[in-house]
Amino acid sequence: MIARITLKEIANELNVSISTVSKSLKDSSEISLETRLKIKAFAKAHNYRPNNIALSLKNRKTKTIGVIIPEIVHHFFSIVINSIEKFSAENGYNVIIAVSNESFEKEVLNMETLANGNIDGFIMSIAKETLKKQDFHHIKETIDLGIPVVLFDRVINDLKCDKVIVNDKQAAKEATQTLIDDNRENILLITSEDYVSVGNLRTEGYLEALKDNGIIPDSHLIIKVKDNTGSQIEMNVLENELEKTLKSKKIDAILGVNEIYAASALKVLKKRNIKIPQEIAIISFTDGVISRYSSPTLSTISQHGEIMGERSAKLLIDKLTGKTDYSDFKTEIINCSLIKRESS
Amino acid sequence: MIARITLKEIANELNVSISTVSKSLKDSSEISLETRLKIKAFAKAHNYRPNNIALSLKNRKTKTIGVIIPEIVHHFFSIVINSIEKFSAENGYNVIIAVSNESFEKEVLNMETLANGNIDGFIMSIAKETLKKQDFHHIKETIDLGIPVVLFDRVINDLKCDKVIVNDKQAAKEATQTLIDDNRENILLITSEDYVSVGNLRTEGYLEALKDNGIIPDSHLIIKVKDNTGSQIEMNVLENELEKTLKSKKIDAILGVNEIYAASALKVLKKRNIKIPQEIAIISFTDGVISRYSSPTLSTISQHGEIMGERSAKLLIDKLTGKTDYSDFKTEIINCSLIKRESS
DNA sequence: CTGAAAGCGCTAACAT
DNA sequence: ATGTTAGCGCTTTCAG
Repeated sequence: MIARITLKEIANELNVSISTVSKSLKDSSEISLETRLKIKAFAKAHNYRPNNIALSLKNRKTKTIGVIIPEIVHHFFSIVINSIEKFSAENGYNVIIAVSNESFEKEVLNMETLANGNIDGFIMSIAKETLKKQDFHHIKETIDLGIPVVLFDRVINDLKCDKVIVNDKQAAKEATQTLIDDNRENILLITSEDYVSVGNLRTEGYLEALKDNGIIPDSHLIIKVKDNTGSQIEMNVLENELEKTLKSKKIDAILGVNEIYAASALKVLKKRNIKIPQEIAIISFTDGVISRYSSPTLSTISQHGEIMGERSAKLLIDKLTGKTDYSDFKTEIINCSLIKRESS
Repeated sequence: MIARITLKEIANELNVSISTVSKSLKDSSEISLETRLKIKAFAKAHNYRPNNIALSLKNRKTKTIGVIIPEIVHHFFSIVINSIEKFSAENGYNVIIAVSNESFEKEVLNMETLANGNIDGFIMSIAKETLKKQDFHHIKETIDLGIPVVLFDRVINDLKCDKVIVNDKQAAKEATQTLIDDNRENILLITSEDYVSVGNLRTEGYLEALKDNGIIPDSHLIIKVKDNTGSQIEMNVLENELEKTLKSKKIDAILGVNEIYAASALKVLKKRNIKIPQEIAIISFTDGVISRYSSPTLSTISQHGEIMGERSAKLLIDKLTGKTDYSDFKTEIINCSLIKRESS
């Protein structure tokens, strides 16, 4: 084991001062070319690397970004992380990932530990439990500490920070309209519970489209899935409810607020030998991997996770590097796009 | 914006020395109860938090783990990361994620930047390009620096570090045997190029099972997919090749070394109206989300990513916390299990 | 041209 | 019981 060499050691070996070494390695013209070359050669030979921690302490910045997300085993979030990591790496930033697992407590804990010097700024998507509780003190405190925060996808309006969202409402409205244009008026919506902002917005879009077309919404045609992160149990509940609805109601289309809901619905429809899309069409949010390999393949609304990740990272890094002012808050809206496949 | 208070500031405010503050906050009996209480109260009131960076510099450890993986938008890897993150968090470690994107150069770069003080140890799965090049100098150098490394899934035998792998060969053998026991003797193998160790081992297992049953392997029944991370293009190539093979050869089973290959095969079979599993059975490695939602659902071999992640993290943290010796290298083997679904 | 010294925030051995 | 000092590795101002 060969420990990394330090400036001090180089200085001792070459009988110069630490500051001479430091300056030489930075090619400062203060130092004679001769010594500079000698020192640089020595440093290279001994594979000198500056210690990032010492630099961080000195510069009061770590060049790392904290990302707090509800889940990692999730197509959309993993795409966003990937894209954040990519953009950050290109700009010399590392990425620390912390998972809240949809828990308020873990989210707070993650934020507090990382805020103690580990990171220069946060990119996050808020946990469901936090949305339910409506307690955002940890985020506010972080911002007050002068640590910039960028929120994406699951966002709170009155927080003083940058935000990157998707035009959920509009996209849901358009998807619903597409179904209506296809002469489908009995559209079942499978959505999440009310406190999830995106689910809510999508529901609003759905309702608005119905209204615009003079269709009276039927509360029996809205299934709200109690969501604890797509566990098997809730999917069964969803399937049962769907079965019931299929028996009691005429349905000719389904709009799902995420891929798992749509895939579960697909399963039920196939079991009952319902023809898709002839009898029932399906469109779902979240353009994940299931949609591409299910049969029929599912039409989806892509939230463009790569763009979200990149925009979020850019907003944050622009702040960290002083390109934009700390008190300037932008909200970027990304347009979803409907990807037509076999199910509609 | 309220900057975080430091020991020095507390000391100044209360007219004591920095070390008195430091000791008080650690409840050292060296300090009188009275001052201790006073200082703790003041610190609490001002929401004092120790600066992790300063601690890292002092202690020469960062309490963070570097994870370098080939891809993040990948069911298996995201499960492993999730599990690493969970175990690490429970043990007071943060996790920095870096993605090699299967590139040698990026892997080296990631490793070198993180090795300069950012992390206490690495958990990694080697990029395909690195495996192809057989150049592991970066890993060796990291180990020589005294930074422990744990390799998982894609592993190199002669590296002096801990490893966590799966019994790929045995699992492939057993899966093949299952198919043979079901009276299927014309088994098509869809695998990756030779340099990917896991693909290789799985191929070996397949061949061994054939041999054990006196079946002569047919090179036309082995498709090697040129792999650049499941891009659309290669999947088309695979599909074309599969079509050709289906025309020229009798096939009654398919073994895929990963889910994407199997799902692509499934697509082709369905297009040709081949009954699954009656005419052709399918088993694939990687128990991902596609398998559970495809129709028919796919029988898979689970590599137990959660266990892999947890074991890897445990091996590393045990080393970092001195529970195991730095020169003790373990290789843990996790048993795959066959998950029977509709396709076999 | 080179070096000494202070300081980033904290700890701990060693005075007092 | 409290304080002084040195030091973790580095940068930078100021002196020489």
